[in-house]
Amino acid sequence: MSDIAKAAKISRQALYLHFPNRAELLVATTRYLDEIHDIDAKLLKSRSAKNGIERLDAWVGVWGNHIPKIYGVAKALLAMKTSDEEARIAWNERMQAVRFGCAAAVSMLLAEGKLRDGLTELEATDILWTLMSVHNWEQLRYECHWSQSRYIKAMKILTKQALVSR
Amino acid sequence: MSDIAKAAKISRQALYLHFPNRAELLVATTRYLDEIHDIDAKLLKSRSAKNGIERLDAWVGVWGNHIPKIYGVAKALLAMKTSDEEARIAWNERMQAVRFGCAAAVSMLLAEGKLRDGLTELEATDILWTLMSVHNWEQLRYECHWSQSRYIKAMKILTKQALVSR
DNA sequence: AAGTCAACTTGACACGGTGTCAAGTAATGT
DNA sequence: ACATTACTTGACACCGTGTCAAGTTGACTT
Repeated sequence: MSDIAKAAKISRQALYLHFPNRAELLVATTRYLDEIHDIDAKLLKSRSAKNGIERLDAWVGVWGNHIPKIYGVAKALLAMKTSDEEARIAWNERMQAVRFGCAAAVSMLLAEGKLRDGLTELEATDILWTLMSVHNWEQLRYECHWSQSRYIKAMKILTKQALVSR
Repeated sequence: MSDIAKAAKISRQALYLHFPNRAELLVATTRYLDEIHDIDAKLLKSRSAKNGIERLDAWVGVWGNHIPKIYGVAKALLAMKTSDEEARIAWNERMQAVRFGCAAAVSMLLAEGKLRDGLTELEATDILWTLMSVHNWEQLRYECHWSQSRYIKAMKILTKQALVSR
């Protein structure tokens, strides 16, 4: 908090006049970042895909390219969520929104009969959601030193292999 | 630290007579757990698989079933690693050992010419390593409420889809 | 010109957790 | 009788979060 205050050139206490605690500051920051990067507009665009596979690709592209923009705050929130209940709830809410995006893509595949055999709609959503997690992005991007474009490319392939019937 | 001391029925200070700090206590605990559960013997067994696909399956089974046993400590170590350099290094070392197991399975697939087209050995290792991360286990097991056996089953399928050529 | 309000300041403090230090004790072996 | 080892109690420093009180500053009324 004092680092942030310093960067904002106000006192640490003034920060508490704007945000009741660290968790809410971080949550407000993610909301601000969503707004700045116009995530809603991008999601809307992905919804206009003309078939399930295209929609899956679009979703992976939109969310996968949004991760680096929120990563800084996401990391802080993730670190907090083990000890701070409010941070845990805030993070879970955001991740449920992501899950919703995953479910929409899966649902379109199912409607076209293109969901891989033996996968229920829920299971497929769970898998897509897990593959597209911030942690996986982090691991491939930083631990494995992948570039962002390589990550996106690999994820498009990986998710199709996992979900789409042949 | 005081909770652990309480559970061990010694004073908090006595804990510091055995372990210099929290990070080393946790690391020592993972080592102890590895020993107790005889991870080495299980890995050795998986190494006797007669082909790449069987080896991949065996590896996913061994590591995937080991995760729940180390999860408690792993979680604590993961939570620490953002702020504690020693914890970060300790965790990375353990994860490099896991990566080594992944690399071995991939290498056998490559030798048999069964590695999926367009995948380098390194890329395939990165993908397998990421799929088999503790975070993915955690998400499927707790966030998605999957059973352990379902997790193992799905991971065996998922990794084969991702890595093995058809 | 006086008064009010909002946004900020400085400075103090409580609390919880980690790690350190000093002094004392109790059981074991020599 | 003595030393050693493994512990104890109790104190303290440091850091980060969050709280509280009192004072300052500038802008906007009336």
